Amino acid sequence: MKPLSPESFTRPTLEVARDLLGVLLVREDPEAGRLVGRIVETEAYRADDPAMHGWKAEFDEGGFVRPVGRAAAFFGTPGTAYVYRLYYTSWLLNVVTEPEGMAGAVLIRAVEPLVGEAVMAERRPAAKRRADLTSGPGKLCAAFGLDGRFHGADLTRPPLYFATDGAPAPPVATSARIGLTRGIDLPYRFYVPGNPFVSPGPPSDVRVARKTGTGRATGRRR
DNA sequence: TATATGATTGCCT
DNA sequence: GGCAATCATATAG
Repeated sequence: MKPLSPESFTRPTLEVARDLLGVLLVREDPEAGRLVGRIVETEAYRADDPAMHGWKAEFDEGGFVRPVGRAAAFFGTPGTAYVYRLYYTSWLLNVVTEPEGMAGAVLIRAVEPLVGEAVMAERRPAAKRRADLTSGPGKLCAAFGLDGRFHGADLTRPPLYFATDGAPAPPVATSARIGLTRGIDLPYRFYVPGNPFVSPGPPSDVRVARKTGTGRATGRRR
């Protein structure tokens, strides 16, 4: 098992998002021991992206505005963590991408448990099936015990890092992202088709198409 | 300062 | 499939 280098993240966000499929997420937990999951679903977020946090402030007034607030993390060192809380129950884990000074991040949406599954199950009391353990961005953070303390952490070294194990690259499918209300047409979601741990929600363009009856949903799934 | 809302989850019918 | 939970951040006044 080999940790990914910082250079792995100093690349275009879409490439990083796609290449992270099949990669291991490793957590050395002082209390629970080692937890490992294989990444099966990611999403990319970029500077020219209406779904990007703080994008509006960044491009305000027609000139370059210094990034502020939580959005500043997107411009930071590639390979560091951007962790934030959505609503009041869920933490989401992102990796910062692109060279320092450029905005970009990849959201880790789902992993397949490999090591420490008993601990994950303990931390996910609401999970009724095995697939519920880590089949969503908030779920996997709960299973791995991740929260705001990891915001800004270096993800190229313990206690939380990415690693390769020499397994062959999995098949990759793309779709619109899930759950967004802006930027829903961009095909920035990558997943391993058929894997039971891929999160269950429909891509956001399908969701909106059904709601508005435009019939715009095309067969992007699979 | 005040109000609207979201990169979700889980429990309800 | 609908809907509530009730926090941080963004945006308006």
